[in-house]
Amino acid sequence: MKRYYITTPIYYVNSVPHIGTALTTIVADACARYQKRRGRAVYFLTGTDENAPKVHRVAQEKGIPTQQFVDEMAEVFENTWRALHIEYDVFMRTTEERHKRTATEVFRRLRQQGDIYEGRYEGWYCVSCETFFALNKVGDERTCPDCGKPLEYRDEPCYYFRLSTYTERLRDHILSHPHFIEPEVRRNETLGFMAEGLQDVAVSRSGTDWGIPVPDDSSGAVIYVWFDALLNYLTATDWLDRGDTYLDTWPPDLQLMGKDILPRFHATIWPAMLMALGLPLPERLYGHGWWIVNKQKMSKSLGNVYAPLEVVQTLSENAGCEMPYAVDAFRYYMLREMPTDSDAEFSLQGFETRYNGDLANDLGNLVHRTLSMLHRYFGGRVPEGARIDDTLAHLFVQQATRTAEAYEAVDFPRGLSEAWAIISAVNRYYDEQAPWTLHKQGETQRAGQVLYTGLEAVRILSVLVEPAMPQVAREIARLLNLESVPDWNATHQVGVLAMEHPLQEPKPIFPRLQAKPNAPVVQEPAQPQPEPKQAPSDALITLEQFQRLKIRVATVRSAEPIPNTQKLLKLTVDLGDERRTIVAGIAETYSPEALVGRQVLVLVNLQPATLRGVVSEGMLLAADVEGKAILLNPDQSVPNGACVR
RNA sequence: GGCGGCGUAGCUCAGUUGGUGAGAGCGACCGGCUCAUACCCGGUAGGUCGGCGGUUCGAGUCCGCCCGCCGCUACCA
Repeated sequence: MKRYYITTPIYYVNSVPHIGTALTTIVADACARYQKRRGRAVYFLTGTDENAPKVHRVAQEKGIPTQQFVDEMAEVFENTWRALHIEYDVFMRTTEERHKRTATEVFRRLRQQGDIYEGRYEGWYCVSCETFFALNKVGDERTCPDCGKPLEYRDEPCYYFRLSTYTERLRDHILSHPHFIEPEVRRNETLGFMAEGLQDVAVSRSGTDWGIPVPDDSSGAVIYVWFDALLNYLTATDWLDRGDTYLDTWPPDLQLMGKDILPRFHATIWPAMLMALGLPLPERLYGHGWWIVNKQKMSKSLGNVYAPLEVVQTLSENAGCEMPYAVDAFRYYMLREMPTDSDAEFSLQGFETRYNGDLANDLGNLVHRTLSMLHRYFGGRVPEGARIDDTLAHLFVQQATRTAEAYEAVDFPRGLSEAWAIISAVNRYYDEQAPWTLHKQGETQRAGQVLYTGLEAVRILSVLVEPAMPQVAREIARLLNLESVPDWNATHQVGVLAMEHPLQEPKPIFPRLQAKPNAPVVQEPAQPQPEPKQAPSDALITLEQFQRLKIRVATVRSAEPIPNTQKLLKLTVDLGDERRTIVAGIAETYSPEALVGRQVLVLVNLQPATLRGVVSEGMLLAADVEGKAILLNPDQSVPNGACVR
């Protein structure tokens, strides 16, 4: 039988785990645990991405041998995940020999069959992002449009992966497999991204000796880190060495990740690579949203990055909650508020609210009050002759089913709230039946039935809660004197716990946080300074600002349309002391012939932009009349190069 | 500019294929209970469902336009 194969991305080792990476990993773990409880064999992969040149640089800056650095960082990740009760089967490190062999072999095969070809790359490159950028994106500061760091100019031979040829097949696959990319927003986004065809991607890098060498290449190039990283999913199945038996694991049933790496990488390059290899594609790719803090992205520079274990530690201390349960509380919060379609707000206050409300008051208190009464009234044993209430039993089974459906759909916010419906139903039931009054009035039989019904709810809850809170589930099972948390089948049955079955003495699992409402016990980090708003476009500017614009008169010497464009003309203009090429979007108003010899006004100190492959070294001034550009020119003929002021 | 999405009670958000008087949680207020971790249960919030117009017997739910915000993308100049 095929194993249920679930993956997280491998994480960059140049930063420590934060609540974003924790989210992906916890969601994956919850999915894995759910599948296990359903009785499936599960293979759960996570790991670290260690071959990036950036990693090498960071290590050098720290003065540590790179291998030692990645070893240490990988350990930090493993320790963090273990502390968060992540039960992975494989921790893949891309510096492992078997991974290097896989990546090398794939590269070689694709090159042999022509899916990888030799070309050349010339342009700006961000080492930090491992990405090339077109000239018109980089600005005159030559900084990375994504991370803002300085770019390097590269001009080098380079291998390309023929991604473009897979556009159609990929689109067909996405269209015919509605659940291939989830949630739907991401699917639409990917289709939009692909709409005008995919570009071949550079899959090698030069100028570094850290990484997996390109096979059969003497230039010293290494395989592009994303190309290698994606293949870790394949390495983990031992595809290279196992003949066809790797199919007991391959393809992945669920690949989880943040929304940022879905459209460009996992939903395009990755499946195209697999198509090229003739391998089955993953069943589902799921890209969740991001945590935002105070309405802003988490970032080191804003200082609003949370470390999961610190958050847990603080809660544990403030609430007096034992660490394993504080960890589970954190997992619960991550999953209950998990961003699915869009981003969601993370806050310590939100965490505390969930902790007190959902965990201490609802779940914890229900377990505690149920067991307390059973101890007080029935000597800590399942009451003799107790029968479960049919109405409630029906509800339990129904909610368990709904919870399962939501978990299956990676919708933990919904799944957990379906489970919590059981808790509020039992609290209401206790209120109506008042077993304490029944007991007082000597109606022992009735009281026993009511509490038995509640106890069965607790038993079922231990199962429903286990994917999110494994240690809490174990503790509940222990209180019920069960050897382990039951599997999911136990949620379809009621009346399972036998008469006279002994129960443990309860102790609150989640001690209530004692604090004034709205006054978080945990100190929020200092509010990051809001980004200065850009001045509105109608604000007044100074003369000095205006004088920074260098506008000069020029004569058009030549003009030709740029093929396959509607509006663009390529012009050569004469500024007296120099000639420049300018791309202008005026073809709808002017024919090339009408322009030659004409004088125009040119903004000459605008940063160059590449439009349709042509570098434009300035901008023509024109009046905008209902979208049509009407050129401006001097009142009388003036020398070329004359300045406008 | 194009594509996609969002804008629903103080806050965070649910609201399948259009149809009983528009919902949940949190917070607030009032009441009840006392087994329980000052917990739980019930009630109260009179919200132009971003704005305008349209289709319809009937629209947060469909169509058009507009405003605001976000993401992606582009032949923005």
